Amino acid sequence: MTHSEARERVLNAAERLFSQKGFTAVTLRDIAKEIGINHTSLYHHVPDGKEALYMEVTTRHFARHERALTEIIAQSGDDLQSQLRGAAEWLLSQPPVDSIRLVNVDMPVLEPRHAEQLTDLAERALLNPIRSALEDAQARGKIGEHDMVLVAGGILGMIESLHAVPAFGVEKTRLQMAHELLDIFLEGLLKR
Amino acid sequence: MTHSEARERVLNAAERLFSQKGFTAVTLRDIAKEIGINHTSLYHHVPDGKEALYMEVTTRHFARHERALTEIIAQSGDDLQSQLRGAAEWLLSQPPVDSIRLVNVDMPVLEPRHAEQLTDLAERALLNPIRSALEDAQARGKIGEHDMVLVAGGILGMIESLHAVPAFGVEKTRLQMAHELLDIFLEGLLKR
DNA sequence: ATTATCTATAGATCTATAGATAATGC
DNA sequence: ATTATCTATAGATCTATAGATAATGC
Repeated sequence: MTHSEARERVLNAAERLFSQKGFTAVTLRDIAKEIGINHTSLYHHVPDGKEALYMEVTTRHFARHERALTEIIAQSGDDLQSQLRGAAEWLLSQPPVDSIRLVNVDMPVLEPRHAEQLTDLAERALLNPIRSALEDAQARGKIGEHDMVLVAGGILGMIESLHAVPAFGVEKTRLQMAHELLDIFLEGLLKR
Repeated sequence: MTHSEARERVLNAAERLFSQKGFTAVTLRDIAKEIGINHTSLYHHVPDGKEALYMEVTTRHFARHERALTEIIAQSGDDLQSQLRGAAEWLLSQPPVDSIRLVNVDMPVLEPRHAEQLTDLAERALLNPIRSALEDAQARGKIGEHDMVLVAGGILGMIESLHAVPAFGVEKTRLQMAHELLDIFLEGLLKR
């Protein structure tokens, strides 16, 4: 329950692994091995066990996403293309947010209260920043009228899916691919 | 090794569960429970164990996708919008193909040879049919010049991500959402 | 004294095998 | 005889707890 450096190491390893592979696929032993301690020692830092640890670091993880995306969008001026490119660059620099896995694999084994929490967090961290950038662009008359929640979700799904293409050994970087896809999509958004 | 009705029940349950939650998250006990037999009885039908079972049903699963998508696209005439809507309807009627999970969670624990096989299967079953529909539309002059492998991947990622939105309790169906997103994307593809 | 780690252990669950038993097909 | 199931069991691994030991901070 304390706030030590050792505890921070546990949280960082847990956040990295859980965000990469999800709640089910990561064991407490994986986390302990990552930082070179016995797995039973984890309980000193996280007495409430695996699910509590998962919720703590996932909350933190989404909060970081929210902060980063909001800031990146704010700093990109009133230019939707720059905003979305910045968002894509951030998302591709982080572990994938695999919402399909989150909903279909992890949420069913978590306490319902926690599952609901995750839905809220993901919506606030990812969907809302993109959605509000889209709505602002629309208010400025730069794009047509659309269901911006849906559009934001579509953009996120498209960008995140690039995490499944190999990082190397392919002619374009993921970020270049994101730019190409975003440009096509943005072109489509112009029309109303 | 035989080809019986009981074995078919095993394969069907395994295909359903593995495609829904992936290799790691499904246990042999889950599969056995699904069809009401003892988990040890599975080995009579699948002597080579969990990974072999996974490969068998996943191969079958992707083959079904390939057949369905190819046929749907062929039967939709030379109309890209109809073809993509048909593809979306099919993909949303099936368990999600979570390529991020496949690559980041399942492939790392499978034999490398099997991981490669899965990459090939997914490419042939999903990417190729969509890509060739796009290339045909471009050859007909209906859309501009683009990297159609990338575009096909983007469309697939966008559609599949709809599997993370709740099936009920929301004003639009997933298929309606897919139509809206596809229309925006198609509009963007016109320009070259 | 507090903090961080370890060993030892419990009980559940996982994949897998051996071998007995029941049902079915000739 | 073949096919499909079960019981019993092995050995690994998982989450979690109890309690000992070492390191650190006053």
